[in-house]
Amino acid sequence: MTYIEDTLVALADPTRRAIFEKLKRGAAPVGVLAAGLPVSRPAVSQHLKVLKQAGLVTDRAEGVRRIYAINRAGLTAMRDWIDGFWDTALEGYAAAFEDEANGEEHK
Amino acid sequence: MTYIEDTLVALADPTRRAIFEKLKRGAAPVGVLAAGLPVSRPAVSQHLKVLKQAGLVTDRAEGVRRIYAINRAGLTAMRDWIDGFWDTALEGYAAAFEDEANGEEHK
DNA sequence: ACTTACCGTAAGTGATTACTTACTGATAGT
DNA sequence: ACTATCAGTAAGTAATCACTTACGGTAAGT
Repeated sequence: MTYIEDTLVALADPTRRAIFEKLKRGAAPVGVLAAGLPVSRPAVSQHLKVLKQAGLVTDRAEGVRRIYAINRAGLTAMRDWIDGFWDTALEGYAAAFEDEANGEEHK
Repeated sequence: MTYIEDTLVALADPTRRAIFEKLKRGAAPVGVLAAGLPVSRPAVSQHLKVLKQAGLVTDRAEGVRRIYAINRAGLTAMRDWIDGFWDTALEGYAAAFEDEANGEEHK
């Protein structure tokens, strides 16, 4: 299982987002993904590891290359998490007060 | 305008997510949000600043208190960004190759 | 077998950042 | 006016993390 924590952390980094958005065009090996980016190829490998653990990409071996592709699992997990905030009360100030106001002793 | 960068960075932090999820129950002042969290109240203020700049919360003054509430703008921006990945090719390896294979001179 | 191409990992470094305490400001009540 | 409450800001610190170079390991070609 993959947690929303990992997904958000993975996509918060600009370099990882650049890699992820490159995969929009289709699956690609590491070398192709690293080309054009302002970081070294090992850096891309490290980022891909994070993206994989977040459920955002999959990898398959093809000869000596490793082909990475977008994995929808991470995206759906993120979508579901966002949707959980959709039907929340934008107001409801009093309610939050009564529930959370423990912790300060009434002097 | 708020950028996807800020939104993702804001929600990547566990403390900020905890604050944001507390607001699910409804709007609340800083003191109430800070209660129960393992960080100081100034820390919560700093986090709320980041969340606000990311378009995830709004704040309004109410006497000496500052009431924070969820702002759907940041959430919709995030949803739209995710949806942009939805109709991508999971394969299409060759296509990516031909386009991106510039950068290495054919020796 | 040797070489070449491709990729992941190890180790070390610099910069970012989340946190603390101390303070300043503003509002409300007595 | 004085006091108390609530919250944002300043400054300093410790830990995280994205990056580099160096290395090791595997697959394919000659």
